[in-house]
Amino acid sequence: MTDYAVTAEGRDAAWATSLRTAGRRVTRQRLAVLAAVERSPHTTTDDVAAAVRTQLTDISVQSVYVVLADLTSIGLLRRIEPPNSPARYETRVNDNHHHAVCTGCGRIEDVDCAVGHAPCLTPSWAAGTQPMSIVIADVVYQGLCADCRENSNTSLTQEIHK
Amino acid sequence: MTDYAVTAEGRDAAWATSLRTAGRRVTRQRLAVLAAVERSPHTTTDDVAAAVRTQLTDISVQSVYVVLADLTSIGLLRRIEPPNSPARYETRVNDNHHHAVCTGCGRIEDVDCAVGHAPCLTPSWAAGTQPMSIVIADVVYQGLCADCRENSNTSLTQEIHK
DNA sequence: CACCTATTGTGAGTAATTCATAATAAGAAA
DNA sequence: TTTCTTATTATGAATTACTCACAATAGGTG
Repeated sequence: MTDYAVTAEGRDAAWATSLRTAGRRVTRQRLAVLAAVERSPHTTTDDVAAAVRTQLTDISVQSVYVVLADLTSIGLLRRIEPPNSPARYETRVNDNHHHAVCTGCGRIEDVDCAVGHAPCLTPSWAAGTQPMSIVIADVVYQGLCADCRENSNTSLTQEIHK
Repeated sequence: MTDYAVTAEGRDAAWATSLRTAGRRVTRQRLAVLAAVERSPHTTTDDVAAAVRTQLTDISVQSVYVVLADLTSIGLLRRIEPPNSPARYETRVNDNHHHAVCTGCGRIEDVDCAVGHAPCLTPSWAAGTQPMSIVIADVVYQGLCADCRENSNTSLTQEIHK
């Protein structure tokens, strides 16, 4: 709860507390996955597995899938699904930020909510539809980053990132 | 261009014109796919294939994939990728509308842009990041529709739709 | 009508993810 | 500290969503 998680040990302790609060056991795998996602945000499952294997050499990709899904379900991770990309994860949760994806190179950057909290959660409904009670508003911006814009100017037209 | 597409023949003629304008041949498969998506918006590839097969009994799912991708690339269809769901398609293009997904039943509804056109395309960038030139802003709202809200009140806690 | 080539059909292949079940280990209890 | 219970992880197979290569077909131009 308090923000004493400046050292690696402090982060681990904070995560352990969060895990126990959510009724989860504290395992090396979970802590390693959390640390890997914290180190490099917007990483894919494969990237996380590779990073975790530097510490826990035998962890399987399937276990990473299970851990990522579980940590997401208890709110310690946030899962994003960019277009034309496998799912990605980040430790920055509960702050209503969004993402920009470069259609040239696939780079993903965080974007704060452009219009504040409220408008994002109050869509205008078409006539005749039953309003839903909105919990999340995910905004995915797509465009060209500075590097790719420069490259496309000098050479060819932009390609869709795969 | 003009909006004379009120009858099935009129729609077909309008689509044929759009296809030719995009340098594409007019085929029964393409028209059938467009008609299927028009009839039921937000359908998956499998649903489209099933609908098309009522007319063109021998069309393969792979061909539907190819046709959907191609029609999307020339702007006749819009592809959306809701969380925890295969890609879906709709004929409503070029109007900057967004989508709301019910986490209970998976239902998808159209939502007009809450804050007008401009703010959606002007995210606020974090300090130190190179701004991208934004082309698209896709907003996906998640929440509970009226039906699911009622069910979750009377019985159990909400489940994630799969 | 014939030809050229875009489009479709067919089958195999791949990436991302899930499932079933056995082995392991976290944490409570003794 | 040790034991016990069961959540968690490991392993391997299976599934879903989608793509690719290439042969067959059919628009549409001349």
